[in-house]
Amino acid sequence: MSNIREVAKVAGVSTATVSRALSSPDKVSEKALKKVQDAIDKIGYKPNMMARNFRFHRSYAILVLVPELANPFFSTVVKGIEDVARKKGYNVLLGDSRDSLEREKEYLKLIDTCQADGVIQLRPHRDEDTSTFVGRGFPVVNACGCVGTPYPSVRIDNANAQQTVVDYLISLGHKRIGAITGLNTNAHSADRLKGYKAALDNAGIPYDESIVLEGDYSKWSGLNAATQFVHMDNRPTAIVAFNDQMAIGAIKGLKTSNIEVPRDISVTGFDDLEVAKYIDPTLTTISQPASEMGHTAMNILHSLLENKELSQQEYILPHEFMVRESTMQPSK
Amino acid sequence: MSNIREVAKVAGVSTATVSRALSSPDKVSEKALKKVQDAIDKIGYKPNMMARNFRFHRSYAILVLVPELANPFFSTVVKGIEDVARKKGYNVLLGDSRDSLEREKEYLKLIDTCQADGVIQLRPHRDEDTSTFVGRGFPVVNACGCVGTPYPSVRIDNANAQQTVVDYLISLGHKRIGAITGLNTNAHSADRLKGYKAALDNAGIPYDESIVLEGDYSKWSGLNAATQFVHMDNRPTAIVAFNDQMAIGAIKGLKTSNIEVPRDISVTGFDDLEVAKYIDPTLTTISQPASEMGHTAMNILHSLLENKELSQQEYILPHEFMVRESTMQPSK
DNA sequence: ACAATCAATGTAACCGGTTACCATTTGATT
DNA sequence: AATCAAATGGTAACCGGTTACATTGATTGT
Repeated sequence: MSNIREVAKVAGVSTATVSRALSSPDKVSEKALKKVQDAIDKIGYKPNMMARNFRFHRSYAILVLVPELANPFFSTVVKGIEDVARKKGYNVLLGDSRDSLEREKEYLKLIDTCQADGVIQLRPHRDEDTSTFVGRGFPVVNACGCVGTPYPSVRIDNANAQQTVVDYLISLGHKRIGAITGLNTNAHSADRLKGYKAALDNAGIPYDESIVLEGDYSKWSGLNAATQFVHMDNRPTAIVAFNDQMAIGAIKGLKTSNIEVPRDISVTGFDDLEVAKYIDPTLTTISQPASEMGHTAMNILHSLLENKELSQQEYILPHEFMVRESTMQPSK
Repeated sequence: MSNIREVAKVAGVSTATVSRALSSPDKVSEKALKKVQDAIDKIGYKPNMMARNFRFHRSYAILVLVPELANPFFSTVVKGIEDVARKKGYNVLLGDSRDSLEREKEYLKLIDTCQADGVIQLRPHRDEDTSTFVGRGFPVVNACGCVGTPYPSVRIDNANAQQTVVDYLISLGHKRIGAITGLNTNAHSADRLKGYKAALDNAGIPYDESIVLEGDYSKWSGLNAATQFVHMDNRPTAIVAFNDQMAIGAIKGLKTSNIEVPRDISVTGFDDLEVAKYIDPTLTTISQPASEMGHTAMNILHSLLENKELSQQEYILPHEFMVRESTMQPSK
């Protein structure tokens, strides 16, 4: 493996000159620059970034904590992060945490041991996370999170988005609107539930706990919840699922019970996965700007890594309400 | 930042002893071990892995080249890779290549500059790749590829799998079976086409180019192809899509034209994405062992990184044929 | 002509682990 | 008690860049 000393020898200059030729060419004479360039070409020198990074006490890698990489929404965010990271000269280390704080802590050892310079966390912050992410001396950015994250974050207004959805259902004439939430411990779910309640409240519809079922954002839990709705005496005329995966599961479950969507029951999702446009019926949902959230999160992290001041702590990106076929006015 | 010399000073031993205490404790006396341990606890020492890796000329990172991370099939493979990598002490660097060799070459600079030790490539090998991946002095493993990869690979038998699907359709009574392939340059597509042709051949059905349409593995291209099929005079009674995404698009396209699947036309996919069980009708498809392919690929790469001999160059994992609702005997 | 200034370059220390090599201690054996 | 091997531990060089500081040579001003 060639190194800078070898280049120096071949070029007939010092290692300092070679180093400068590479990182600040304006400090080196034309003549020397050419000699170095020729030597590099001749022996095919490639700088050892490990040595460089070691010297700088910087790994130039960032850690992305993903709750579930197989979820296309998250992988799209990660793609967005990666795009920007690459442009800024950072590598992306992947950590699939399965939504477990334990596993996240495991990954954070990469920070302690200088294998990553900063973290992007792709899930809502929880109170019990605070001690592991705050004041630990490394920059963290939260993406796809919720209100009240104690570090810089980029997200959409979940409550507002969910409220828009329920407002719309109400405007169609629905009065009995069920919900499939995320886990009760999930902050997204709390935010979206807030929006759901607000919409009901505005319309003077009382909140009925019995038609708010807990899911876990998986398709299966959506299917499961749908089955429960089917067996209710006073079945809702619309169901808002707190993400697309559960909505897809719910539609499947309803169909299996010979209930037609949207004729018998309207269903809405949240996320606007690509597949939402392809299932039958196409899904009325909230479109989250996944790539942009990734871009923004990485830009913020980069600013932090460069010790720049942030203009704000919370970056709220616009969402979009996509009305498709899975919703219509109630039949009766 | 604390370092090993500081630990040595506090423990009253030499740096060599501290280092040995950490990496080969059996070479250090009980007494010294305890002194070192206490000192580490006292000052909260964490080893700087950059320094360690630098010394070893190993980055302990591997590069995963993904054509499209947002495809759930690939992200599941990546998860599998990550699981094993973590256990072996390797970090995973992500490279979304958008199926472009140019971008892959860009990522391979990470190898030249000692930022990654090996590569896993998640797509079929192409002839023109050879010079960039073979004989370059770094270990490469191909996953999810095809016959004839000039480096170790893990894959399923695509031709065989696709043949099973078409055999099944023929056994149901289909005689006119259309196909939606990947890009003509795509080797997967070539393998699967081989299986498709073999099945027709065995049944004495002539190959009809006019009902073999080129797609690009996207949902949109599936929808597009379906529209073309709909307008044909002698429309096929079954369509095999070379992946699930296109099958989903095709089903959507057929429904839009009021053609019922499977009553009017049967449709099959390939991959068995999770969503295949949730769309309507549920999709008859080939299940690829995505996680296992990831595991195996990383295990192979690890063997290469440790200079172990491989028992084989090609690891062919079993696939599974999932018969679901999207296929039935032809109506007439 | 001589000092002052500046650009270009070289020397060598440094980053934080690891380990070859050597010195010392331990303890087993005769 | 003397001898020797084995176990333990310390010193310092090394990995490959970077850069503070020193040095050289050229240019400018008086």
